[in-house]
Amino acid sequence: MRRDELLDAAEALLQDQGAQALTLAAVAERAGVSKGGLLYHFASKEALVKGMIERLIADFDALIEAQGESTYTRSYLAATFEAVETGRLRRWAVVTGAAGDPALLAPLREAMARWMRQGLDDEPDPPASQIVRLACEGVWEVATHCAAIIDFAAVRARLLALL
Amino acid sequence: MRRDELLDAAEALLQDQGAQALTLAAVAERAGVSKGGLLYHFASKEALVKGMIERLIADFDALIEAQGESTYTRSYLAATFEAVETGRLRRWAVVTGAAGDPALLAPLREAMARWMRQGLDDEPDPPASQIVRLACEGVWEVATHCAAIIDFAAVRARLLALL
DNA sequence: GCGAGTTAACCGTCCAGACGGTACAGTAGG
DNA sequence: CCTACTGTACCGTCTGGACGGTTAACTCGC
Repeated sequence: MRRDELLDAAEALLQDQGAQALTLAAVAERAGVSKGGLLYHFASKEALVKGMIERLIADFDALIEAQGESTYTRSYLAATFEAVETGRLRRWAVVTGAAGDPALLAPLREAMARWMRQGLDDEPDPPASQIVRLACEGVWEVATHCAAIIDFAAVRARLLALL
Repeated sequence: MRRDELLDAAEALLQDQGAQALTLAAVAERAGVSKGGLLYHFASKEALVKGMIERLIADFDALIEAQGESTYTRSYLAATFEAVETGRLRRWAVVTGAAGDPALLAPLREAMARWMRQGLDDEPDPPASQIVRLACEGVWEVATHCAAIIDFAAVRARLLALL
């Protein structure tokens, strides 16, 4: 679908040129589309950013689901490392793009609340699970800024040991 | 110093209205200063944002130093919770403000590398320390988006237990 | 099977407004 | 006289968005 290519272009642009490079003209050019064509799919810049956020959340939820681990925390852990190591799901880019208007981040706040709480009380050691999930957030955060710092395999093994 | 008040105003503006509200005119008005007055201290918007980043890093480094715990990780942990719980050091706001131009985030990347690595190998259990530091990042990240999710005291106790 | 009508997908141009930044004259305090 | 501003006027650029085409595929009556 063409819509997804436009979102890809916007993400890529954010990733390597930052938020102020995210203009309708630049996104259109990067996607090989005219500005009018872009506006056909997304009626406004706000709609474009909203689309990025929604896709990010949906994709990550799907990635968690696809892991099929025994607990939500284990799936969340696996999904985080897959997302970070493959470089798909450029959360940092998407989020900074949306940070211009805090209201656009509301869905992400909601999703984050879910990611931190879902199934937590049904797990063997809830506090440990919470620590692991928080560390996953940290991994994502640190990895997007300077990936070289972390030894993914080691951290992952240690986090699994905590559960 | 008036310079700090201008940085405060810029931070506050970012915090509750987002990055696109960070205009020279708006910062000046919030600080009770004319636009000319703002430009007297910061020759350009870029200089303003750079100032915010540098102050954030310096303040957090000072906060870590001030904890005087037995290891860097312990101090880092204590500093993180102090920063998050008191609401001082609005990192999220500062960072999103700077995310317009990725180059401005370079000092932060550098600082983050330091925060994740410094003294790590001298500590009793380096992998555990790394997990704790990553979880601190997660706490900061999650807390700034939706503080209600986390029971700070419980998480903190558990992280200390890991060390 | 063909012309007419419809719709989806897109193009290229234009414009009003916002924003960063400049210039400059003035001024209150020390 | 200097520092630290204030206030106003202004400029050039960029940007979001509106708008009026255009093309191509598809549908449907006849």
